[in-house]
Amino acid sequence: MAKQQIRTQRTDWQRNHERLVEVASVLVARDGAQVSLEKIAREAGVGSATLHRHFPSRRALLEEVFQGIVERLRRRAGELAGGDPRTGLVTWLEELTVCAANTRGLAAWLAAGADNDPPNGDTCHVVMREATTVLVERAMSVAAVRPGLSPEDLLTLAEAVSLVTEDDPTAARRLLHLALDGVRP
Amino acid sequence: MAKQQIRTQRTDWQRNHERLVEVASVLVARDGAQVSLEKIAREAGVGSATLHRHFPSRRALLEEVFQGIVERLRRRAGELAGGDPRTGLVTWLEELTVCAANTRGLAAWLAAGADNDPPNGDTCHVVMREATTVLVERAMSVAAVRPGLSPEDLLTLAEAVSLVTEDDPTAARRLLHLALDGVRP
DNA sequence: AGACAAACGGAGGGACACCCCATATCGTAG
DNA sequence: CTACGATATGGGGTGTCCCTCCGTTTGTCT
Repeated sequence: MAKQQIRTQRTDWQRNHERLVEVASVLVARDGAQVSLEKIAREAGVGSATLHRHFPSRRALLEEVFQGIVERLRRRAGELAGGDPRTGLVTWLEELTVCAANTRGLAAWLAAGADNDPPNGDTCHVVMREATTVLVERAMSVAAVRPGLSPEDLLTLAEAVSLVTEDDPTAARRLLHLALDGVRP
Repeated sequence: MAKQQIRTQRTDWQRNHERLVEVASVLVARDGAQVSLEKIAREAGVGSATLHRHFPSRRALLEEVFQGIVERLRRRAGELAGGDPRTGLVTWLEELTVCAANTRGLAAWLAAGADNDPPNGDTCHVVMREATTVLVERAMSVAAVRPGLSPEDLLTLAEAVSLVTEDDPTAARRLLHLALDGVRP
């Protein structure tokens, strides 16, 4: 009975699940986050009903698609939090922005997590916010940034930049630095 | 024959055209730029074929929907260009950002005009860029902004902010000023 | 008023999201 | 190794949407 309580999925379920996420990653990267779900199912070799059973909404699918990338970013933030507090924050924002600008759909995904209506656990945006907060606090401790700076706002700004510069990492970096430096001489 | 060359539309054509734009404005403001075109046609009391005959694409419809607002903004930029060069640019960016954040779909619309594949005349983004350029040059002439500042980049940044703060003008203003001031003390 | 061009709208094709239920498959107990 | 029951599947059905064709209506000009 104790064995039953650990709900383990059937192997074909796991196989299909992984395959769907894998195929979705490729198609989202190629065609954007609005790809037809039926196309994903077809490409994965499963019926559309199966896709909908695994992922009740497009959100749920995208969540898993981007989960790996967000986790990698989170770890990167951890590394930077062990380095120079002066440069860590800027490096982090730059890498985050470029990554989001390069990964089709990710910027919109992160930004969408910002104004999340329901309390649906730790979204990717929340993960990013926590990572950013640590780096902002460290930068503040050596007075490398203005006091009172809101990590949330800063993250949203970086997300905004990557949202508007999708597929153009050069522009992403340029706009981010414009925002970080301000417009006054 | 000379009279024929001035292509004048039939009165019912004009009536339907105006009504469609009017209804579309309301529905886009309420439901976003992705509203069903059929819903717009239904609400306007015309068949969907008529809508497609008047507007060959969703772009074409949105172009007319936002045209009035963009024109109003352009005039406002003209006013500001006659005032204080030090404050004009900031006021302009602020009003632009708040307006775009308040007008559902406008931010995405302006941003979409930035990387426009085909040479489709003067889009709204181009109109905004010209308005911004004048104010940036005036601000530069009194050294109120860093030399070398790109009006295009600055406009894109404002669009990015309004894109990510849709329906939240307070946040829009806050993020814009964050970007204008920079993060360093 | 009558004729002709201009504009209309219903209907239908193709694509999509999502759901129902008969069927197939997996894991296990005997 | 086999048979059984729970689990998972997928074809097909519904409703919506975009877009187009074509027979019909409406405006305009003489």
